[in-house]
Amino acid sequence: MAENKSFADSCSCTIIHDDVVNKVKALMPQEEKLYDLAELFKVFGDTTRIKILCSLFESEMCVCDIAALLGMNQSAISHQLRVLKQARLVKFRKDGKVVYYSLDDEHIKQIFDQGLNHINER
Amino acid sequence: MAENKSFADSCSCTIIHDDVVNKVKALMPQEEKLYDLAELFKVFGDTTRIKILCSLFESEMCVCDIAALLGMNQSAISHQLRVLKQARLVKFRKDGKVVYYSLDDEHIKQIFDQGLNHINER
DNA sequence: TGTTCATGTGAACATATATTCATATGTTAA
DNA sequence: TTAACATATGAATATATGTTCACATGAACA
Repeated sequence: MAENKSFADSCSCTIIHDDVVNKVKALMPQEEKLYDLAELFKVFGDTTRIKILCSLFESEMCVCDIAALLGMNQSAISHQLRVLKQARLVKFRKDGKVVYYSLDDEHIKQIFDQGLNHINER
Repeated sequence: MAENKSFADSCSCTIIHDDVVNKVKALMPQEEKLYDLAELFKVFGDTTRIKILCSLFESEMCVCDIAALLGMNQSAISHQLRVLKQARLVKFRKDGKVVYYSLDDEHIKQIFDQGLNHINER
């Protein structure tokens, strides 16, 4: 089984062949993409941010709306909105001193729902 | 605009009405689901784990294969496989002293690809 | 039986992250 | 201009997390 291999001298149990190794390396996104992808999922990986996104599924909201709705302090929400903004998941519009946030991506709900699928299937 | 509201005494800029608040609360998954969902995305939020999953898209592999392929030490991979196992994203079979890991969920690639969509659209 | 090998695991460490507090910024209204 | 308000932000803190190291476990084989 291992006769065809030439990579990975570091272990002797290897069964994967060079063609598999090459396929994996071909399919694997570039380092930078992988980093961005991890960053994106990291953003989803926090209950506060998920709650914010969940709220915005229904309608745009200002910061204090979200804070009141989630029962959290304004500063915490503001910090998290910043993260969501940097990930281009939310956008905002200003109206006087009030800032309204809304969703900035059509995939969010799909990613969200597929995550829920995984959760619910066990 | 704010005449219909009665929630959130904590701020006076509120425009969202009780029906919106109730809708959000109705749509918002239970606290426990939200926690599980965040946990799931947290698992995707690390480049090492993404690389492992990416490798397993192509074929099952033993721990040292993965370690060699990613150029990382075996212990780090083993720790991360544990995380992936707990999240039910990978499964394993033992063959003597060798343990082969493979994907344990059909959604993984979809979630993965939708994340990439978001990344690529900017 | 003793050695080698693949894997798992706990402790230690460095780093990242979420929240709070205090305060800055900028807008509205008195 | 001053006061009140919505939001943003930096510092501080507590907590979580990823990797390495050393070693334990368990299987194969001489």
